[in-house]
Amino acid sequence: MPEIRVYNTLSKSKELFQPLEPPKVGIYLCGPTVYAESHIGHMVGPVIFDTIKRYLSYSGYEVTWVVNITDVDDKLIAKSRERQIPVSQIACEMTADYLANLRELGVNQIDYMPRATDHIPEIIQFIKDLEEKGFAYAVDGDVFFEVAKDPRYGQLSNRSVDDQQGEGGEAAAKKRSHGDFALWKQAKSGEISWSSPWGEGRPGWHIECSAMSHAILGTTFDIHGGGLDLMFPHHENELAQSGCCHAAPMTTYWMHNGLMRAGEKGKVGGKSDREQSSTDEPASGKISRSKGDGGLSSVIRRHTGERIRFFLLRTHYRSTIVYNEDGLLEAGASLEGFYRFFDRFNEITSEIECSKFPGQLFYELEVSKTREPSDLPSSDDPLQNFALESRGKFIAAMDDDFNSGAAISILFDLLRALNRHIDQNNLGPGSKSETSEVQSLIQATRTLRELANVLGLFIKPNHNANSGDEADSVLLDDVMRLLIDLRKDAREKKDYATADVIRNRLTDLGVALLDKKEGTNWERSS
RNA sequence: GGUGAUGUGCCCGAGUGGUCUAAGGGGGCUGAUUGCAAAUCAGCUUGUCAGCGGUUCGAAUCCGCUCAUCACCUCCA
Repeated sequence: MPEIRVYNTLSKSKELFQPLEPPKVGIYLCGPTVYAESHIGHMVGPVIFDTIKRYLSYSGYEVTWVVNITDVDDKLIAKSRERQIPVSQIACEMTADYLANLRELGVNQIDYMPRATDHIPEIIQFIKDLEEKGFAYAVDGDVFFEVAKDPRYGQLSNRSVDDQQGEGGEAAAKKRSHGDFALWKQAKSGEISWSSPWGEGRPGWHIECSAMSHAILGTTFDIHGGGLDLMFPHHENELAQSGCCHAAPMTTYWMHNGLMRAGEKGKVGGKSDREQSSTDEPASGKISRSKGDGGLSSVIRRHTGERIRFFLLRTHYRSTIVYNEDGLLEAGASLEGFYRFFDRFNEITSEIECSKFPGQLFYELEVSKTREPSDLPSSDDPLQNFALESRGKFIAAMDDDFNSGAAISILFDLLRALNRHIDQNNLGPGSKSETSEVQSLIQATRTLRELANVLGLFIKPNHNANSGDEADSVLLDDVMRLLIDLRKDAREKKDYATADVIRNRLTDLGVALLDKKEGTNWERSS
């Protein structure tokens, strides 16, 4: 098995990744509370762990990845009052929004998405076990976890029990200690509730994850992930509950992704409340729905899911990512180079003179699904050697705590080598596919696609996602060919005035023309 | 107040003891190419790694202090 190192928040160090039962790997990621539309910050964890699962699978592991949905809690109840509709309806709507966003960003590796309300019996059983073992106590209708009974409480977030501040409100009076937290909450009248040994009520937030991860992944599983903001109290509490209940560690590796922050020009969605100073104070700080952020789907429409995914993966997962429009535009600019190459590649390898679907052939390339080298050509072909070397560097970067940023830089190196190869060998639509230069190009491009796919990039053509349906895009392409032909005639007659009018007007419309020796192509430029 | 994170060139950002006279991207500039552009390729642009002190044969990388920014300690991916 390959040597992969992961940073464990519990030990605060990188450790060799050793699954409990190789090749099986269980991953649990804390998902959203579905009371409002997701914002871009919610996508960090899913994109990272989607990539981690892809990489672990690529490395030969059989990964089971669970992301939970919290579909009952205080905020949902409040929202349901406000909108005068049932909690379940809000949860349903917002889950659909979340899933749509995941799909756009290419997050499709999740195996189970359990909902808290589907696991009430397991949750109740879990609380009963804790109560029987003396770690929990009931106080008329509420059940609390008694922090003092767990001597190791605070190990994850490194806080002593004295540092804990409890929730205020009426619950505080019932607790034995201010650090104790609710496992079961008594229902107030009219609230959504389930019957339990302690009366009508609903589960506390932390116990849901303990119960569901246990139900699906077992007592101890390999990786537990989530945002850094969940480390305390959520994960600390999960750790305590599960550890105390089963007398075994909940998970081997705790992985936390960095949080996203809105930068100076960050317009994440209207900043609604407080301190909207009259001066044009730049909106910055943590992105959160309580500040009115959300509406990720509009960001996706503006930028495409792939661009957002790339933007997230460019930075190491444990770093803070500063989100702003400029960053996304920059990510888009760097992706363009790849997309243009795909078109170039297509022209060379395509038998058809002018393909209506640029880049298509790239997306049809068969690639290796495992990191085990299928064949080691060790040829004297410099491009092949470069590709092989890049592959090695890419794997080394990902082995080192999933360093996707460094891995992406390898992709750029490969891209440049491929373009250089085309330039130097004068490859174009006329090139014979049997020639060693073209075969070499195809082989090395296959490596590029293989590595990008591990990151969940360039899997299917979606960079033109904002174009219309297929019939329209065929028509558009035909019309563009017409204009390109007209301009070509003008240029051949050295009527540059006409040629430039065509090009400039198209530029104004957001269409760029790409003249090459072999002919002219076009792309959307904004 | 407590806990944790961060500070690398114009910007984003990788790098956690020697291979770092510091990856990659964006921007800008120059050359090749082009009717001119764009695209592509080549090159340049710019840093001794927040500051000070220490450990070490050797530090961006370890330790201490100072400064700054951010987050968590109430719900949050």
